[in-house]
Amino acid sequence: MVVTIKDVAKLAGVSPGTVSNVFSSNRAVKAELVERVRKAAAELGYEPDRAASQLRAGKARVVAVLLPDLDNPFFTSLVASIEANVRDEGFDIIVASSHGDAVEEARRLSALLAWRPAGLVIVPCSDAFVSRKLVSGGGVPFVVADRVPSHFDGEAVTVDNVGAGTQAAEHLVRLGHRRFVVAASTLRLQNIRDRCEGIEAVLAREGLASPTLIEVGLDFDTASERLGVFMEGEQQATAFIALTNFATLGILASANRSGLSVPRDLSVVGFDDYSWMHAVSPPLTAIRQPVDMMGRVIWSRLRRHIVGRSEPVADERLSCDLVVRASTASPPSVGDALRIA
Amino acid sequence: MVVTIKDVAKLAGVSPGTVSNVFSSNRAVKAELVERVRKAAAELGYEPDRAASQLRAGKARVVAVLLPDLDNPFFTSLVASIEANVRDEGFDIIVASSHGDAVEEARRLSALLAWRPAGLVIVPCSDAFVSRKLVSGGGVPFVVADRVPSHFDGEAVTVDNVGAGTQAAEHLVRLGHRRFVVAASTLRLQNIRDRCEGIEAVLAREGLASPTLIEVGLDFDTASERLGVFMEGEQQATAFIALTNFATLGILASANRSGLSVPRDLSVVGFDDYSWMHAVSPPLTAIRQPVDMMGRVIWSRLRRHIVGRSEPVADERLSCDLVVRASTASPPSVGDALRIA
DNA sequence: CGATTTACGTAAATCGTTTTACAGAATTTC
DNA sequence: GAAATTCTGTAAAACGATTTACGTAAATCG
Repeated sequence: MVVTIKDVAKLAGVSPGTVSNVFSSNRAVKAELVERVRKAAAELGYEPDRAASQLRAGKARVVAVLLPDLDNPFFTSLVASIEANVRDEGFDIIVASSHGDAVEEARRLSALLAWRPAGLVIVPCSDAFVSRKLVSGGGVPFVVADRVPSHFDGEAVTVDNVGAGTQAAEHLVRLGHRRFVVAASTLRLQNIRDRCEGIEAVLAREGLASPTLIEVGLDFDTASERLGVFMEGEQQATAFIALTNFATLGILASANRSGLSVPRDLSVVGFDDYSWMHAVSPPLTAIRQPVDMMGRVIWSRLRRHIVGRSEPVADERLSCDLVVRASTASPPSVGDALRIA
Repeated sequence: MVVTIKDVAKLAGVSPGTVSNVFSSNRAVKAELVERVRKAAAELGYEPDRAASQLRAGKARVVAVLLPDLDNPFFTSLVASIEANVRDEGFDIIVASSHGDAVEEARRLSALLAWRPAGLVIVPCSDAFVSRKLVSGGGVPFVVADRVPSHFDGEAVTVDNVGAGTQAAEHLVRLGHRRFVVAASTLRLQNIRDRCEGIEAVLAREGLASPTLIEVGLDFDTASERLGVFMEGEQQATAFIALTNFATLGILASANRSGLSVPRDLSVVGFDDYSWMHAVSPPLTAIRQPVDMMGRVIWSRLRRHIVGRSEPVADERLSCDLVVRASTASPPSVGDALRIA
């Protein structure tokens, strides 16, 4: 039905082996034959069957990506970045979502591993990273991204989360804020705990009270709801730090609903950096993760393993930067004085 | 190296064929043997090799998805929806981006087709859909999503774009707006032209002037820039309709930069519906595409072809709905009267 | 009860490539 | 110029699963 290597071989008047050599450039073929084979292949619209090729050659030109959520722009832009990097080298990517569930994660992982991919990128749905032995057993090179377990000894790519928290807190302290709220997705994730740690260290150093910690969950709806409840209650905090993009939205949404104005009544530092953050009013001050760089680093680490080098892992962490826009200002106590004067 | 069907067969004391039958349930196997095989497989951590299985069986449990841009949340949430639908039936998805370039589209398409996927979902990067013959030649069932060429006779899933435009325009007309601006990505796309058509029909019917049409491109930066230039110029429009999500952001960003306030100075109807749209201030009135439903319909169409039925295509179009929030209000001329009174 | 069908296991062929083993021609080496 | 080496083509053996063909035991039938 579909055109095979034999059809091409017959049309070009050579053996299948030669056709294979032309396409895989595994062995030299005389220019004249290359020409003939190419022409025949083009004429028939031949493209080597990946399944067959991979089966025989034992190596796949495909990398698997397993994420907790395909509807979270942070993860999908990571995919976009990885895709852009791998395609240059003829790799395809196959993607799956664990929907934040460890059991499903294990299931999807087995399914992905069944493709015998050249490599795997995984953002685990929990720190436990229960699927670890599943992956290691498969003998497939893998890198864990974003959510890296505490004492992980494998290949990991993540940002300097402590530093990210530090930057956010320092910025707000500098503006004169004294009471902080931190909207974390969930403290069960190491990266989130690290971000908190960065914030707490700054506040402690400044002799300020510990921040009020709110776990807002992993999607917008619950984040929005939980923060709404909080804001309705009596509270004097003026500085809000979000530790994920959905937490950012939750803060904004509930501030809106409570009739609080940003940055007059409260200052907000968001997490991640998306178009909407600088399109809206007020444009958001935020901690930006270097997503694009993450994708690049992930691939370079993975590739090193794929080609066989497995040097010790460098636990270098990418640094985030704080982009200051208009959602942060001095708190009312300070601001009022100015305004009244 | 990795465990094969033979290893399992040996351990379970049966033939490879039997193991295959246990896993593929192609032929009945006695309960006792099933048990033994399952146990052996579990013990060894066996998972059938997809490449081998697909090669022999001739049918793949994978669907390919080709998009213009993996960084556009509309497309990625479409992927999320498709993924959620196909995984229940044991399919995996392999995804690629054409980066909006027709040449790259053709290249990626060949690469995807080389997997001999069970089906293909494509959002073409242009109406010309130049890759069409490539796909048809492959004999792979496919559905074109979102951007469907004018007189397309294949399987297509898109929304009622004319209706979407109509709804947006009618809403604004009802509020008393008379001068319209439409921020379209590019008029070279049929879906965008349809949305425009819906708007123009309403304005014509109401005896209003045609809208000012601005082509803002396909990403946020150019959208924001082009609209900025426009807003700086003298203009009396009060009603802004965005025809894509990036156009929506572009309008917001440039209104902000020009110091215009929404909805006091101008009303905005956005396109698509994301969390940020109801988190920000003012929450955005927008046309919502039923992304989730689109994914479902795409898969059901595709599956029908995969299992062999190829009934005539129903050119049913999904309808969008207008969700009214706070970015639209009566225009200054009307509003002022009230405010002054 | 003998004949026929059904149930179910195994051996071997097969899918479309890549790769190995071999061979003749061309080239290099001494 | 003979021997050794390189170049480049073909035939055939893999890769790991599925499927076909076949055989034996059990079940069903008249």
